[in-house]
Amino acid sequence: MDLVSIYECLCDRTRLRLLALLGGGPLCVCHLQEVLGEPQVKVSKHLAYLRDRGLVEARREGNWMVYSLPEAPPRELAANLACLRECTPGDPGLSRDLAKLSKLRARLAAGTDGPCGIRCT
Amino acid sequence: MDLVSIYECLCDRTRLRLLALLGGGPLCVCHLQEVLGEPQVKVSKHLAYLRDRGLVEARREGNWMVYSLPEAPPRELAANLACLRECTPGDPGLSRDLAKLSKLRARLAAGTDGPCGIRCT
DNA sequence: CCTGAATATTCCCCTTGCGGCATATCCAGC
DNA sequence: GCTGGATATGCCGCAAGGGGAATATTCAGG
Repeated sequence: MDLVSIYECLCDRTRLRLLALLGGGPLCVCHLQEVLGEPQVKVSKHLAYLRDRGLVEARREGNWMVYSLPEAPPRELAANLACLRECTPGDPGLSRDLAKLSKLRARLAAGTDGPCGIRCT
Repeated sequence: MDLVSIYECLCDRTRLRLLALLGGGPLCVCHLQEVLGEPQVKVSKHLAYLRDRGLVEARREGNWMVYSLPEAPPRELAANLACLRECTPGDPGLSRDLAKLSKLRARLAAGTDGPCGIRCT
């Protein structure tokens, strides 16, 4: 995988947020959308961008699409994802997203479900 | 320093090559230019881009400008530079540049100097 | 001060990327 | 097979970014 294309994926804030969220495990689009607070088309297009370049994988789960980081990423990608993970706590926006996500997960676990009924984790 | 702006710097091949070369120590523009084999204006503009965003530092050495990675980079930058360093051997273009650079250094050490007379290292 | 070498900057063209609206696709349930 | 919800795609306008040619700046040496 080309280093430049990895960085092209990382150099947009929305995509960075998506990747940081997926670092915690697979998520469906509606959950990503809820945490980001961005319009559906925006989220979907950035996910497509990442998918086309191999930064994320997608599987269909009934009516929903579940996105995740690749199972066996090439070295360069693994290194950069690890680096992003390391940098996430230092970025206010990204860590706020993570906090939002854990609240969402808590609500799901409590049965007070979110936008969709599936368990993404 | 903003993560996105770091990745914006990394997402161009020319800038990636510059940073990989500077990973081995300070270099003047003419040496960078010689190794990259790119026109002067291109090299200079990308260096300015990196300098404006704090990815490299510049000092004047008589008639020449010597560029280097920052002495005390913030955490996020340090992490990403380390990551780039780790990924460099896996990228054919970048490692070819490094090989070219060590040949240049050898020529300089032997006195058969390159485009300029200064010792950048 | 004038010159030449090294480097930076300006201007212009062209391509790419992002955002949004509208529309299409895909699937579960009836 | 129709409907509605979830997601993706096509098209458009716009702003940003890269490349190159020409020009400007800066400095050392005479």
